[in-house]
Parts: sequence; structure tokens; C-alpha cells
Amino acid sequence: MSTERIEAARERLGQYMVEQGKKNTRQRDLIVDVFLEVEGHHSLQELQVLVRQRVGTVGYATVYRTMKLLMDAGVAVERHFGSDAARFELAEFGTHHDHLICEACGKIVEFEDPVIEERQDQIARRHGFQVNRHRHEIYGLCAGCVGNVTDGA
Amino acid sequence: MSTERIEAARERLGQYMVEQGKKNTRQRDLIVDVFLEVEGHHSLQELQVLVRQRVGTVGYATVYRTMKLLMDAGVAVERHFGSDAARFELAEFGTHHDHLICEACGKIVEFEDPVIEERQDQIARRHGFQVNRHRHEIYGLCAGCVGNVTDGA
DNA sequence: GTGCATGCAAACGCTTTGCAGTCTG
DNA sequence: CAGACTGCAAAGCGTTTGCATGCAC
Repeated sequence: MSTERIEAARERLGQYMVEQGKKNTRQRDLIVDVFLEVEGHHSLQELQVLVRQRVGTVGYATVYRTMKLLMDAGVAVERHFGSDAARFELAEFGTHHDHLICEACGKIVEFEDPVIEERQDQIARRHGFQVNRHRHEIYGLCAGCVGNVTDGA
Repeated sequence: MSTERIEAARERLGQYMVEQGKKNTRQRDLIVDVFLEVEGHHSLQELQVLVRQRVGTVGYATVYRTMKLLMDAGVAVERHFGSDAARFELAEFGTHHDHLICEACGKIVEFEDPVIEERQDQIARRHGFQVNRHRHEIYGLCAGCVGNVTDGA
């Protein structure tokens, strides 16, 4: 994860905390650190486990509320792949990307494509839509799983 | 909704029913009829309401299991927009489409674009992925809502 | 008749919240 | 100190399922 993105996130969060009169607590700081430092797209469960690897005591509700806070601050984004639990990732500052998801091993690769973005805008325009956001996910098998998937396993 | 698509769906379902030794019941037939005839993307709740407008007695579980059956038969597809309840739509036979969703009025417009499809395949290939399926949703405001959205309302 | 289908109600899994106690600023 | 924050436990909500009864074939 690029350090600049993390720094940008911390900065934005810091501002938000001040503006909203939020407080820094041991748990909150910890969850934020873990979220920012661990790459990927993690569920609340996973985040809680990761946090607990560092200290022993953080409630699920606190993780939940902290991620909500991060979303309000515009630092985190919630995603739903399949019908699993929500996953969180660092918000995009200016940039944008979509996802390739391996249905066998769960691997998630990010991609972005200006051609598709452009094309989308055209389509929306043609239908009189004003685009706010979009979501584009490609599901399949990653290179490592293509050959050796017994499905059942 | 084009009659051919409905017919194709009925045919496929019929075959599946026979193959699997499934039975036709009053409720099941009714749910299937409603699902096939009512356009759009409906939730189980909505489908149950629609069915009950025709007769008085169909349990939620039956709607649930019937839609599951339709999915197994390859006649229905489940979709999740936002974090709402699942919505069902008639499966695509050969074709494929994606969605434009109005965040103000809930209107859903279907679209398809070969350029995007092609581009997707390229991207997947580049990452060593074998594509199974994808999902592409564009959220925004439809023509009717662009001007007069008070947001709060 | 046999066996799938139905409907109710309860179980589930994730998400969200009330509340009493704790801690930050 | 006041007001936020935490953790637990319980409530919500949509989704699934067990079971006794009913119906299609």
C-alpha cells in the first residue's frame, strides 16, 4: 500500500475527527492502524481478528462503529462481493478502480480501465442518467486456480 | 417483456421439472406466472405480494423455494443492488446485460455494451483470470430525477 | 400410496443498537 | 467533569431450514 495514500487517509480522518469532536481512543487508533496498514478487502470479523492479534480486547461493535466512522470520514469504502459479509477497503482519493474476484480462492485483484469508464459515461448519457458511482466486478478463476479446481473441494 | 423470452423460460423450466421429478402445484405455477409476467427486478417480499394479489395463500418460504428452483433451472437470476434484499430477474438466454440504477426513484434500466464486454475479457486475460461472469452497475440519477431531487425528501 | 411441496415457526448469520460503565479532552 | 466511546448482550432483518401436514402424480 502506498504510503502517500495512507497519509492522505490519516490526514482526512484527522480533520474529520476534529470537526466532529470525535475522540481518539486506544481501540479506535488500533483499528484505524490495522485497517490502514493491512492491505486488501477485509470483513469486520477479519479486522477484529487482526486487531486482537495486537491486543486482546476490542469488541466487535467497536470495530463496526469505527469502520462506520471511517466511512463517514470518507476514508473507507464498504463493498459487497457475492452475498458474503461486507468488506472494507481504503477509499480512493481521486482515482478509481474495480475488481477481479477469484471464485475459487477468494483472491481479489484491482483494475482500472479508462476505456470502460468512458464507455460507461456514454451509456449513461444516452439514457439520460447522471452518474454518481458505479461498481464493476468480474468473477472467475485466477491463474493459480484455473488448472486445479476440483470444485467440490 | 418479449413473449419469446418468456416462452424460452417456460420451456427450459418444463424440461428441468421433468428431469428432476419436480411437481407442478397451484402455488408454484402461480409464482412462476407472476415472476415471468411481471417485468422488472423484484424481491421475495414483492413477489409474494404480487402473488397474493391473485390468490390469498402463498407462504414466504414457498416463494423463496420456488425462486431457488427457478435459479437452479437457470430461468431466474438473483441480484443484489446496494445492500437491500435480493432481487430476481429473468435469466438471459444467450444475451447479457447490465444495469443503470437511479438512486432517487429506484428505476432500473438495462444496458449492454460489446465494447465493455470485450475490454473486460482483455483485462481478465491480462491478469490470468478466466471469466465466469461479471456484474456492472452504474448508480446515479435518471433523467426524471436529475432536476428535482431534494435529496432529503 | 409415495414422495415432493407447503406453511409455519424457529434457526441463522450478519448488522445494528440500547445501556451501564469507562475514558478522553 | 461532560460528553464520547466501549463492550456486552439483545434486537433487527433478510435468508434458510425442520417438521407435520397436504397434494400431485
